This record gives sequence, C-alpha cells and structure tokens, in this order.
Amino acid sequence: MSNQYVQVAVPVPMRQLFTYQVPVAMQTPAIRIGERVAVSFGSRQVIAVVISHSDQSDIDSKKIKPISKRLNDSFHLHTVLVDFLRLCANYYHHPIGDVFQQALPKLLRQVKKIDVQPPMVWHSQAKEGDEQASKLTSKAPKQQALFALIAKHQGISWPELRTLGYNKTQLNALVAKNLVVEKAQKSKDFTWHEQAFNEDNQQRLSTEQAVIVAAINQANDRFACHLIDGITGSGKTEVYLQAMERVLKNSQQVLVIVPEIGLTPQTLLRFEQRFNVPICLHHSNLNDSERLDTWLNAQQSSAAIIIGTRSAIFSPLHHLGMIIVDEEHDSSLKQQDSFRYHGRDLAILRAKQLGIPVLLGSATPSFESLQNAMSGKYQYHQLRKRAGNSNKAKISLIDVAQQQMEYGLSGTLKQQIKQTLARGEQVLIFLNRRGYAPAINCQECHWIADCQRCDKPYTFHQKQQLLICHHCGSQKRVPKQCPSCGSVRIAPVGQGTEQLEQRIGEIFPQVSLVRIDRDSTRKKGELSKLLQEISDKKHQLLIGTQMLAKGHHFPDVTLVAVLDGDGALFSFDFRASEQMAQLLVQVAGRAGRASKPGQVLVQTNYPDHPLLQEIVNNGYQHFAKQALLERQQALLPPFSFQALIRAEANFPSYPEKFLRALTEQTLHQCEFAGPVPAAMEKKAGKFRYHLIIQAKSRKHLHIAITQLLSQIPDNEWQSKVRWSLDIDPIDLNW
DNA sequence: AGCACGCCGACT
DNA sequence: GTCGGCGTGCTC
Repeated sequence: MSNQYVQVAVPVPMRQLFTYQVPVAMQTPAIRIGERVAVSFGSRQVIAVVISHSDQSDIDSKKIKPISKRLNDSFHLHTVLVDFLRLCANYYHHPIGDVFQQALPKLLRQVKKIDVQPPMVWHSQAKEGDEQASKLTSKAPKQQALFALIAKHQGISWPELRTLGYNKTQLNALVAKNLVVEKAQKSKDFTWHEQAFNEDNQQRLSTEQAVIVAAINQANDRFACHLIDGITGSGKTEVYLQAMERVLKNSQQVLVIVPEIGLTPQTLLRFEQRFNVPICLHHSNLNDSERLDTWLNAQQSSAAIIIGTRSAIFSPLHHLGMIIVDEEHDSSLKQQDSFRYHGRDLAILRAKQLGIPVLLGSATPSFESLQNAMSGKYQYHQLRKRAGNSNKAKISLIDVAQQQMEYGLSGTLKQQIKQTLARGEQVLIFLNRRGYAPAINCQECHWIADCQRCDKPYTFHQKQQLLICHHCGSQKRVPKQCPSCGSVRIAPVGQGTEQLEQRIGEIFPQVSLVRIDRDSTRKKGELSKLLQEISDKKHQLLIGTQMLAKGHHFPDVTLVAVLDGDGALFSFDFRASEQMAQLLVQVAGRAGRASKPGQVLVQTNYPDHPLLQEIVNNGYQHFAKQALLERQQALLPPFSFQALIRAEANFPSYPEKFLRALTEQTLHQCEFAGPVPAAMEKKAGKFRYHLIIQAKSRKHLHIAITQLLSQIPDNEWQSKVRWSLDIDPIDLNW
C-alpha cells in the first residue's frame, strides 16, 4: 500500500510537520504534494498542506489521526512553490505552517467551502467614436478617459481601474449608457502576441540605459542579480520595461515587487501603456476575493505581470521569467511581525531557485545590496544622468547651535520659508513626532506623566485633550493637579506635529497649511484626499512625519525642511544614519522640477559631523562608502550576519533569564551580544529583552540558530516567556 | 495560535 | 454557591 501517510504543514507556530493517515477510500487518485487537506488538529478542523508522503511513520500509531477530507479544488500548490516555501521556512527558521499560511490568500486558509467564481473583467461594447461615446468627451472627461481605457484593454479588472483613480460611480455611469459591460474572464494561458506591445510609448534609451538592458538580456535564462543604482528621474522604470519586454515576448511572466506606498496610479499606468497584457495587482487595498482572483490568475497563468507588495513574492506563478524589486532599500519590504521575511531577499532566493534574473532598483540602495554589488556578487549598474535637464534638489545644513529658535524653527529657516512662499511655491516641513507635545510635566516638582504599562511619557494631544501612549495606545485624561505635589502648573514639554501646525499657523497666518501624520489621516481615503489637495495647490505649507517622505512626488514643493536632523547621528541603532541619508536623498529627488529646482534644509547642532558632510557635499554614494568603512571596522552588517531573539513576559526577570540560559552554550564561529533590555524595556505591561547572535558567515549563523532552537525545549524559562526569532533584523528598537 | 483544563476572586 | 479571570500545556 503506498502513500498511507502524509506529512502536512498545519497553521500553527510550531517548527514541525504533523503526520496523518490517508484512509483507503481517499488513496486514489494518489495524493500529491501541495494538496490542501482538512484535518482535525487538537479540537478543531484546520486546512493543512501536504508536504511529503510515505508508507510508514515513526510516530506512535495510536496518535495518528486520519485526514478528514481532500479538497479537490483547483487550488493545489505546485511542487516548485512548495519547495520555495520550504526554503523560506528554512532560511528564516520560521514555523513552516505559518509560512504556508502567510503565502496563501485568506480564503484558501479557511475550512469554509470557497465559492469559486471566475474573476470578472470589463469590456467596452461601443467603439471609440460611436455616437454615445463621443458625447462623453465634453461633458464627462473622467468617464471619457475611463471608457478609452476599457476600450483599449478589453478585459481590465476593477482593482486596476480603482488603483488608476476611477470610482464606481463613473463606472456605473458607463454601464447605464450601455458602453461597457462586465464579463467573466476567460482563463487561458498568457501568450505573447504582437498587439500586446505598444511601441508608441517606448522611449529611446540613453547609452547608460541601453548598456544595462543589454547586460540583463545577455543572461536572462539563468540566475543573476542586477542592482540598478539610479537617481530619481534617471529612467529606472524604462530599464525595467525594456528588460521585461524580452521576458514577456517569451510568453513568460514577470513579478514586480514594490513598497507599500509604491503602487501609485503612475506606476501602474506606465505598465498599462507599454504592454497590453493581463496585469494583476496584489496589495493591501484588495479584499479577500480580489486577492483570490489574483492568486488564481497567477496560478492559471492568465496573468502576464503581477505587481504587488512583499507578500506577492509567494504568488503561484508557473512561468515566471523575471522578478523586479523596486525601491529595494525600502523598509516596508521587510515584514515586522510574526514571519519576519524580507521581500527583496526572498525575491533573490526565488530567482535563484528558478534560475531567472532578478532586478533590484533604488536611488539609495541598501548597504547590504551595495556591498554585494561591490564584492561582485551582484551585477552593478549605475544611472547617473537625469532625463531632460532636471536638477535634483540641493541639500544644505543650518547650524542651529548659535541661533535663536522659535518653536523649533531657526531664523534662517523662517526666512527661507517666507521667501519660498512669497514666490508662490510650496514648503514641506518634516518633524518625526506626532501629537502636540511628547510629554507633559509639573513645573513645580518636575513630575512627568508616564504610562504605567510602558514607563514612558504620555504624548499630549491637544485637540482631543488626551494623554495617549504612543507605544501601547492607552489613553488618559490630563490631570488638573500634579499627583505628586498638588500644583496646578502642568504644561506640555517639547513639540510635535500638532503643535507645530498651530505655531506655524501663527507665524504665517495668511497661508493655508495641512498636516499629514497618522492622526490626521486616520480616516480611510483621507490621505489620498489630502495628497490630491496638495497637488492641486490648495495648501502652501505641508507639515508631516516620515509618512510624507515615502513615494510621493511634490513637483511644486521647492523647499523641504528637516527640523531635527540630529536624531539619527547618535542613535544606538547603527542603521539610523543609513535611513536618514536615504530619506534626505529620496526627498531631494522628489522635490521641485526642472523649471523650479528645490532645496532641502536640515537643521542640526553638528554641521561638521562627517556623515552629514558626506551627504551634503558628495552625495549618497560617497556617504555610503564612508559609512560602510565604519561598518567594516566595527564588524557590523553587511560585514557580519545577525539574528535577534526577542523575549517578553509579564514578570520582569523571566525574559533575561530565558535568554541568558541560551547564551550558556558555546557556538561555533558565532558570538552573542546580550541579553540586553529592549530599547523600551517595558511595553504594554510586558518586560522585554533582546539577544543578538552574530557571525562572520551566514552558514555559521544558520548552524548556530539551528543549535539554539534545538535547545529551547529544555530551557527552564521557556514556558514562562514568549519569544520570537528575527533573521537579518533591521529594526532593533522593537 | 487556539483551545481545554484547572485553580482562585467578586457577584447575579 | 458559580462565572470567568488567565496561567499552563498540548496539538500527529
């Protein structure tokens, strides 16, 4: 009897497979790897994925349960994808069931039967130029544009239209006029045809670009990693498009990974305009059934291009020919909870598995990628020329040590803001602290209102008249009297964006200003509404946290001010200066336009600091070289490899004891750093400690982690703490 | 992660 | 008297 047993991945955070028995009645047709099965696990029914099968099992046969059901639907995972997910679990030492769970759309993880509907797409009924259609032009330009788009593509999905900025009202209007109709998508393999290419939109490549495309094409049937280091506006996207062309013409699929904020209408439009092929989206604004549509389109090979955020790396593409990771330095490519994978690193892993090229693009490459490029592991391509004659904004420093400050603004900066506003241009001010004030204190006895669960000051929010803890979210009313001395002289200390907005309103009363941070954009759709208002020039002054820095283009902003440029210089997080430099350069690249060059002003107490000097005088590349040298001397990543074990418990000493017990083993070619209290030792009532394991080679790190994990069941504090493992951690503040 | 089982505090 | 708080342990 064959395949009597199967080993399955169960959706629980356990680093092991579970064995089930296949009842005789279910043994034909033969059970396959990647099949989804329903099993009883503990006291509940769960969906599991078959990882392997065998004739016998080492497990006590009394414990083994039978499979409840084989799900004979069209959602089996291909063996290649199963292998990839196993590689992922192995690389990150993460529970395999959890990896599978994150890789599957939600609808495929629930026991409830799925109502499989073919994905719906839009077609036009009338031709452009028809009587009805031509009436649209003058009266409803938006409807006209939407109609033209649908007419051109003949089979475009609602998520695509929505991403491009259209709404249901406009679509319904066209339906009412009988111009467009929704049809079930025909599922057929994507194959290249000549009409799929729109030559009109192709740009002539510069020599720089042409060399890169040639280098990629030269080896596009085997694994190669290309780092495309190109300043904003240098034409990275055109390089992507031309490199993709070769792959698509081969009837292969392309996967494009973008940061969370990166899926803008402009990005999608570039792809739409060039290639008339089925494009599927995969991002956080999709609902469950839309996600399932994308999954199905990928799996059935009817999608030619998939554009998505990090989890799109798990798309079940069978004819994948190239992966592109845009803005590869962006921290949103790394998941910051449970399965802490990096979208870029998994893209490389997947490309390697499949033997296909992967393109990493950025104007400010991560130090990891730069180092890999320098050492020859990646092919390194630079784009130094900006298209047209546009100039990137110049970054300069304002020495605030000697200046009179008014609400965090130096006189120099105030003057510059005034002049920019007088020219009718926009100003963007960064302050990475939301709320009104980061603390309130008693002016008599200096008592500070601390959150009891986190031991950190409450942030004061004036509008709501509340104290809010930014670490655990707890809220409290502002005390009328100091609980320590009874004084009523209680006042805010320091400044956040909410206060800055108020103060700047006082300094520039005639100017319309807008604040963009997590508080002002809490409502759904609020952020895009405010961004639209900015591009419509309804506001002259923009105040915001880093939220404003990522991805958005502000062509009419010609002055960007960073109020506190020092935070990153002396942070204990060695990556803070890298992130700061990336932020400044990204912002500088996006402010202003050819006719109106912008400038970036950074207020600092340390204008002579070598890292600041490098960025200002010599640009990101020189800064990176300098900073990489420092990393090398200190043996920090990318010159070493790290893993971080976090532990937390309700009782103060447990996490440390748990981690200390781990350090009692000797590791080969690896070192421990810690255990140390987390940057916030106490958070939301939990006590937290960190332990870093560092090695000179990835292989040694991997072996050490395997060894450590095998010891954990014997650790006497194990059941008293919650712990998690982070391979290649980037945020040490957690 | 769920979920059951089990042992102590404030209430219809 | 019991409802339910969450600490502990188990899942093929």
